[in-house]
Amino acid sequence: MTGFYGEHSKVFVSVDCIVFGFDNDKLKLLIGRRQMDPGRGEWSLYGGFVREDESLVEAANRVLYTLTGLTNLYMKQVGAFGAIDRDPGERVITVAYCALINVKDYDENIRKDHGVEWVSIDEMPKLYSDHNEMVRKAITLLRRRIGTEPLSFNLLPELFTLTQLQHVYEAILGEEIDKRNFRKRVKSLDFIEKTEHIDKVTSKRGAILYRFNKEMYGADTSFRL
Amino acid sequence: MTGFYGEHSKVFVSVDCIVFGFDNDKLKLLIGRRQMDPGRGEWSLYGGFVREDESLVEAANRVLYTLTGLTNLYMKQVGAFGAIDRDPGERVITVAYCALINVKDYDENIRKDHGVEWVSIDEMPKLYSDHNEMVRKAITLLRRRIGTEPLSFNLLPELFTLTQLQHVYEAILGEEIDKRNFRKRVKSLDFIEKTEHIDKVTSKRGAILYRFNKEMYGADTSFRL
DNA sequence: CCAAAAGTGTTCCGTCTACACCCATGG
DNA sequence: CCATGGGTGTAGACGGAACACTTTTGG
Repeated sequence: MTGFYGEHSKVFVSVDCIVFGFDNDKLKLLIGRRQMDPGRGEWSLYGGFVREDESLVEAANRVLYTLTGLTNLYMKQVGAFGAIDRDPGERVITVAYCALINVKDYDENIRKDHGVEWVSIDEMPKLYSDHNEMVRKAITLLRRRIGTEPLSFNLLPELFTLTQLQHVYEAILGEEIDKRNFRKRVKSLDFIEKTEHIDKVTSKRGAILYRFNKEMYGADTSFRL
Repeated sequence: MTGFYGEHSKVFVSVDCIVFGFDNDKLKLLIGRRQMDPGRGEWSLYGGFVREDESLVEAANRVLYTLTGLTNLYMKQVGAFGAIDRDPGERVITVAYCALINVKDYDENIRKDHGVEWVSIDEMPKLYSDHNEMVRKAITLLRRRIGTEPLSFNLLPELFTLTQLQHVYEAILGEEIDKRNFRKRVKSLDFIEKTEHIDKVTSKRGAILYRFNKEMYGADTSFRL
């Protein structure tokens, strides 16, 4: 016996990453075909086992980095999943983490190397094991938090138009929002600041680009959008 | 190699229970002196290791039943905690569950047998390992949910007065609530129903006892209090 | 008769909602 | 010149917050 808890049994622990992106006015999820047994070939979230020398958060960040080449991503724990037979192979308890990334920051080659794809959340296939449940829970979490936490900016480039921002809200909440009311609320938030730049890509007239000011946000506590 | 994931390492997984009660107009937490090494004698949540033949939820329910003799308790997962050295003994990943119980249902003898006590959440001592963080997170979770989920009834006897109910809200939210506004809102909820019974214990005049009607609640979706 | 808790309505203010038209420009 | 997306204001409804006095009865 090497330690204090020798009489108890150990179990595999993994982390699974629910990676959301935003593209073409839709909320997208990053999934791939599972490349190992059991369940080889099924659609699945990307995950990995927790190593002895890393915390859960570190494991999740490592897996995310492996998958995307990106660090310092917005990430939140969704919860632990521990049904006995949730994994058809052996018993594995998993902790799901939800990450938000800007699709444009994600190198297409890295994506292809991992054999993962962006699928629209309203066209989600059946996923491996209990992964669908994790995704559902992650979406619920996003919906609950988007009104009180500045999530949306993680899905957008640094500079964005108000229309883009509105579309992020609509994609997450799954409902349409009145343009004038939305812009009125945004205007009342001092941490969404107008820049001098104009986007001429999506409209002929051009739209003012805005930026999320992190410092400003730190100042004002708990907003509503 | 007996299975699919043999090359990966396993880890101890435990569940820790954050048990809240309500007594003397205060939100209370159930903690005890840790009875094993390491950390023997420190204030701690009550927990246990997850066995091979039970899910996380089952483990949490077993631990709760062992501790309280009660089943079918209101219980929610708070989250997984997985810092490498969070436990001073060996590496243990733990999943925290928060439960709400009616103090009166808890047999004092069972309580004493386990050497646990109710402490007011504003007099909480330093707890073992990262248990304080778990409690903080559980309270945040309660505060967030109490407005949208019928939590409070789990902390009260089946019949309760409106003043008691209000005190539960005040204890959880940590702020005073206007009596008239509170009662106005309660009256608008059809799943909190008046009974014919009168409580003469806490007031000379007597107060009408109410009951939470679970069926009614199922009907109306998502309230606000 | 008085202390202690129960019970009860109204007004005000701020916030959310609904709603329609003009603007600038590239093709 | 027209199609496309950008940008703007107001009025009414609704919900939340503030606020004080009367009732009952046990001791």
